[in-house]
Amino acid sequence: MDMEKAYNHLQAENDWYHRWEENGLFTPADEPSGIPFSIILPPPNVTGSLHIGHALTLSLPDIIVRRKKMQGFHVLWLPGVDHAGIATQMMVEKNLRKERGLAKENLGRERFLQLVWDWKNESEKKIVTQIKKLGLALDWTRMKFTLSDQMQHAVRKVFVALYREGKIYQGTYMVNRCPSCKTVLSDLEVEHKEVRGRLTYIRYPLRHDPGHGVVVATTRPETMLGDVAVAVHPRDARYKKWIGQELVLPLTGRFIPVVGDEDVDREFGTGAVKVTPAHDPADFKIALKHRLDKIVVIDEQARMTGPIPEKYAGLDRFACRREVVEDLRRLGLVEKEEEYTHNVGHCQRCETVVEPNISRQWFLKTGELAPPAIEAVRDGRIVFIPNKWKKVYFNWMENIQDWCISRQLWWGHRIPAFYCQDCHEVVVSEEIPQRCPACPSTRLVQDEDVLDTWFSSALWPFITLGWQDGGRDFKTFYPTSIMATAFDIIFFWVARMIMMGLHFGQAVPFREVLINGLIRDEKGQKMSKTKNNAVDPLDIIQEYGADALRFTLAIQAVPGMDISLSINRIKGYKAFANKVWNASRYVVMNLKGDEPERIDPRSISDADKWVLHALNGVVDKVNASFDEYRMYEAADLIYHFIWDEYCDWYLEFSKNDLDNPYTRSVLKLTLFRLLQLLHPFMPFISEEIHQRIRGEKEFLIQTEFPAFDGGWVFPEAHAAVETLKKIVAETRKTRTENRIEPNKKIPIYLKCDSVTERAQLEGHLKYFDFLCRSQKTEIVGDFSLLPRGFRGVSQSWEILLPFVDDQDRLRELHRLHGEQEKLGRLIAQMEEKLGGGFAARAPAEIIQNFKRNLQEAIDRQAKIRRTIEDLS
RNA sequence: GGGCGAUUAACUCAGCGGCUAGAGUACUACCUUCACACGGUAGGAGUCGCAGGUUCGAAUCCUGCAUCGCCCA
Repeated sequence: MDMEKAYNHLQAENDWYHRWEENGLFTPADEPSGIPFSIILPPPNVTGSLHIGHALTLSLPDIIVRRKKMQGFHVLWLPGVDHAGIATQMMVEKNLRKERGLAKENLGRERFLQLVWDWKNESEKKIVTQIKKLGLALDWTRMKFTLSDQMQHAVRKVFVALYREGKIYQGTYMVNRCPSCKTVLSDLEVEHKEVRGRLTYIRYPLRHDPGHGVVVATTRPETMLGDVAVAVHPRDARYKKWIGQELVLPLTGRFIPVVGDEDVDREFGTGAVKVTPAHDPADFKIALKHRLDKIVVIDEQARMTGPIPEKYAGLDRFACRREVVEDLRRLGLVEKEEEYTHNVGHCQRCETVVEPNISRQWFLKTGELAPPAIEAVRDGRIVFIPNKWKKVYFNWMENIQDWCISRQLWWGHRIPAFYCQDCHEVVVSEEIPQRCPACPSTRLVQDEDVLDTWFSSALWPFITLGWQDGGRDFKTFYPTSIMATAFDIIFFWVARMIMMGLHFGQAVPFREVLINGLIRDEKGQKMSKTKNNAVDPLDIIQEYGADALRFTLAIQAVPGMDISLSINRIKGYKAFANKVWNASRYVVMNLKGDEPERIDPRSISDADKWVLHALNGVVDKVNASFDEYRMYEAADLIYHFIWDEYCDWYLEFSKNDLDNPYTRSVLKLTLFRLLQLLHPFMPFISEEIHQRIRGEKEFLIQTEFPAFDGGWVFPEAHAAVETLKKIVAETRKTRTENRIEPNKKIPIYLKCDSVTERAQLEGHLKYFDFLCRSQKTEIVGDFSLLPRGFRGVSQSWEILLPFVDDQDRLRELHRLHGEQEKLGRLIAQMEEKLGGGFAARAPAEIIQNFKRNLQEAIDRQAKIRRTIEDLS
């Protein structure tokens, strides 16, 4: 069969995926064979398409999964997508406004949701296409969606159960509200960012002594309209005399008290704090303690409202801020203003400044759920990889707050709570109740809100397996083996899954949490659409191939480290794919079809034994790396073995033995093993080559992943070939250094002090001649009778390449003197080290090694000295 | 304010107590040799951020500093 001269990834990557799928390779067998191994895909959001970060988070587990399959595990790798409530709704709303100039309210809930479903279907299609391009071995027959009927049913079941246990409750508290997304957010969805603002110092005059007053400092002057007090530290000498007195709140004329409170920071600002309980969490607490009213002056859209002077009503909060400061200035009540950098909460999705707001919401109590989840990680039932992330996990879990789970959105799991319009009874129920249980009314209205998206995410590992119906997958595959994810959602996702998994699944949801870093651009910048430095994985796949992309990500994915994605490296691994292709091409071109199935050790060459032995070693190391989740190391090992050993040496050796059918068997077998090793990383090219060689008897993923083979241990042959490699390298170097034409065949003379090594080389001169372009090679005991020539020295060996003219002799002398000098320095250095404490205290093995190296240097020096004498 | 991580060749990164510190890309010289120019052979390139310390020995461990990045409050 013919193989093209260069590898074409577009062609090879086009075809295989649906062949794999058609053949059901990714669907676990009905009858389990082997130990179950399961990974649930962290579901991408249906907000659009995958970015390069997904490619990493998804490829790494795929590499693990493919190897596990090859090792005979009963594997499930389950796909799905996430409805991503707030993000998706936002995108559809934006689209609607842009294209039709409409708000979602114009359409109404039903029609708007239909639009979101359309969007979801589009997005899902895109995502699935991308995932298939990446080559993920997912079982599409089990595809899930976080808002499917199955999920909705399960989410209601969980909600009702938690409500009955008293873990879900409704309450009126201060929560974060995004005025732009028009919903409340959990603490986690608020991003604190440093903002350069201004600290305004405002004087509040004393009611009974307007000449005096208290100065407060604030970054949010507009909130003063809702002030109900000024708090000072009770032991603050500046202010304690005024505790209990009243101040006049400027602009409103309201009277507010000065209260003493231990929590006031005397160092901040003036040490006197204005108290706005309806719009600041800290003030809210103070107000509770002192039984102060809460005056709401900012509404849900961040516009001014409530009992305030009419001129401010309806103003946007920031516009009002300017007005208020201006008016206060006019009244002479602004003492000073200064630049001030402070942290301000922003909506993670739309970057609007969030507004603290008191409202009635649904909460999940974490008090009882968190401790078992902490324990599961502490006692090792769940392991973080890398381990350091568990500290981050503990830190958050130990300070966890109740979780606000209701959202004022339309796209999501509608809260299964119903309100009686007549007696105001609250009914929480999986099914829509027909009548009120407390009164005869049938007028029941469902809560308008939906659940936080992460609520359903938390249930993902067990609902996808059919926990709610007592499904078979749940019995077989729960707990899952690994959860792969980026570190930025440890809290959103991993922590909550652990809490819910333990509570409902009765066991940890996964054994290991594989945390990968972020992908940055070449300059180390975080990729983002706004910075316009985001990379589309499809573009990379188109240009370099999914295999090259996967390999690049894998080899760079040192656990826990961010990756700066470098196009140059991708190029390098594309070249690697081509190298693999051409190595295979060589093998294919030379197979005759009569190769024996079984390799007879008595009939193969030392070169064959060498490669089998070396491959065995690499297989062992690759497996060890895999078992510790060091896929980057495994990729590196495979890369170097294929390029630096297999191609550079073995294929060259084999050119001398092609008439031996057993050598051809070794070529075929070793190539097969290499394709197997490569398959998890580069599924497409490995399959393409494999199929061309073997026909469609089997797919690579159905073959058994290589393991150490006790029948392939040939230490003597291995050592002999290593000696050969060493002499070849030294001879080539001598040739190049002395500018001997690369193609010219020349006589080569060798001399060796070691009987063993001499014997090792003597058996392999045909390889030597071939690799060094030798006209004839002689191993002699003495160079003195030979023509003079260029010299090379390698441990116990000396090399002589005869001069053509006297110019050669002089150049060689010059070079030798230089080398002599360098060696002298090295030896002096080493001897000095040996003279110090090193010899006395270092471990014997290290010293022995060191001494051997020193002796080699000394020997080399002696040889060069003799050569110089010879040539002079 | 608390914590985490990074700083190694021109660029992107491995190495994390012990051979003369490695890889990919780029670079230099030579080679279109019958698998591969997405290649071959050989080579150049780094006071391993700075300053101390521990040690026979430090890129590697400790302390401090600097710069960059992230998380939490």
